[in-house]
Amino acid sequence: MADLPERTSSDPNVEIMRATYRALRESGYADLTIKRIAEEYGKSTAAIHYHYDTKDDLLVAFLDYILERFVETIHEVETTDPERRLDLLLDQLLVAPADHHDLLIAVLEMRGQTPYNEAFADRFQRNDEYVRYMLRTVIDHGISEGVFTDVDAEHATRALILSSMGDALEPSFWTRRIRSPQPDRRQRSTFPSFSELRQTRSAGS
Amino acid sequence: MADLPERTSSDPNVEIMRATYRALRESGYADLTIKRIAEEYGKSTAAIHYHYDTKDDLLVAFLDYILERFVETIHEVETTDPERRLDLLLDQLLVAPADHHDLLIAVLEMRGQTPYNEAFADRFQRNDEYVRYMLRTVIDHGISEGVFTDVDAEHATRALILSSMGDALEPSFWTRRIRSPQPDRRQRSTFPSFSELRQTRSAGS
DNA sequence: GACTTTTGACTGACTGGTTAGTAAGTTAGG
DNA sequence: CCTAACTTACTAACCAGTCAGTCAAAAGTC
Repeated sequence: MADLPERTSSDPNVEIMRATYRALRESGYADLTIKRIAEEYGKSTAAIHYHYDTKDDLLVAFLDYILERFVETIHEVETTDPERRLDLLLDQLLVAPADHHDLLIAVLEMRGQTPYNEAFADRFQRNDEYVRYMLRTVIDHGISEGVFTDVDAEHATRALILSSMGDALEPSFWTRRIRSPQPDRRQRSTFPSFSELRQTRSAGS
Repeated sequence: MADLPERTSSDPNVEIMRATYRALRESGYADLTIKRIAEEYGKSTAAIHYHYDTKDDLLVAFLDYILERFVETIHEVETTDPERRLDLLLDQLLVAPADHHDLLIAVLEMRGQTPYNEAFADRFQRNDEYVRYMLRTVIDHGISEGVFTDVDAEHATRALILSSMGDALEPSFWTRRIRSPQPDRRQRSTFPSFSELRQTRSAGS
């Protein structure tokens, strides 16, 4: 999950995606309105409707935009050493989201809409399948090289599932914003890193 | 997380709580309206406002209602054998929520609102603290009896955190409703049970 | 025990504000 | 002068919440 770069893009679509992100971050999904997005965009609500016919179109486009960046980020892992490749991949999946707390909240809120929005569900399912595939590939490669044992696969898959949740497992995650506006963001999650999990597993087998 | 019993209660407040639950389950938090709740209640919207001044009052009352039942349920664990007591407690925290899929979704959606609703945040924080306290007490008791080693405490706390999430870690959890309306609900979660976790841990130490 | 009064639980009609979305006209750049 | 990117002004639907009045049953009162 990369930051949102190109701070001064002249592409209205990208500007709207950024505005949507800010509005979602500040209002939450339940209170997200076209008006709020338009305010962040600095234009009228009709300007939003000029680019996206319906609110749902906009939201689906936004989800695509975010997940595209997510996939790009984990695709950047380019190493041949299986062990290092897995560690880097899992860092992207588990550690990176913790550094983008607000974005993670936004994505989790949209994920929470999947029971009521089929388009969202499709996107998340495809994304989950892709991430799963990536992990399986990396692990299979490691197994064929004799670096991993095959029990790791199951374990890693479990860790992958956590990626979509990350710090959400920490109760303080949800309350952080209201309790103390923007505190020490650099504080690391207390959730076990993948290397910890791997140690436990190999000790057990 | 108990079922909602007393199917025919004449207490309007309880009826409204149940109606709110059904409305929340079917509409999701973002689309939850007084009108929807009133429809489930079978009365007018003004009838809702007669019992609860504002929508927020109603929602906070609903959250209290749900969390109260949750606490009651885990309080029912009454055994002196530390090991069995911990297992039963963790079953309530980890396994029971999986049996109440819809309720869990509803609670998770409300938890997702905590960054924007201080009253919700308060309730969840108190609840988390209570659950944490319960677990710590049970574990400390087990340690003083010499049944547990103290490393279990950290491990159990981690499992507790999962309690608030449960099956949410399964991607299919979110998509289940849309994909196949009400499929095999009895299918057990694939997430490791606490006993599995404990076996791994003791094998490692 | 008949009567009045009070109270709890509503209904139906309404209000003011907000929502997503539209339609017609404007403006600046290539 | 054409088109992309808007704006202003609008609409219909919907939202939470209000208000005046209904109605049955409980509580006093004589």
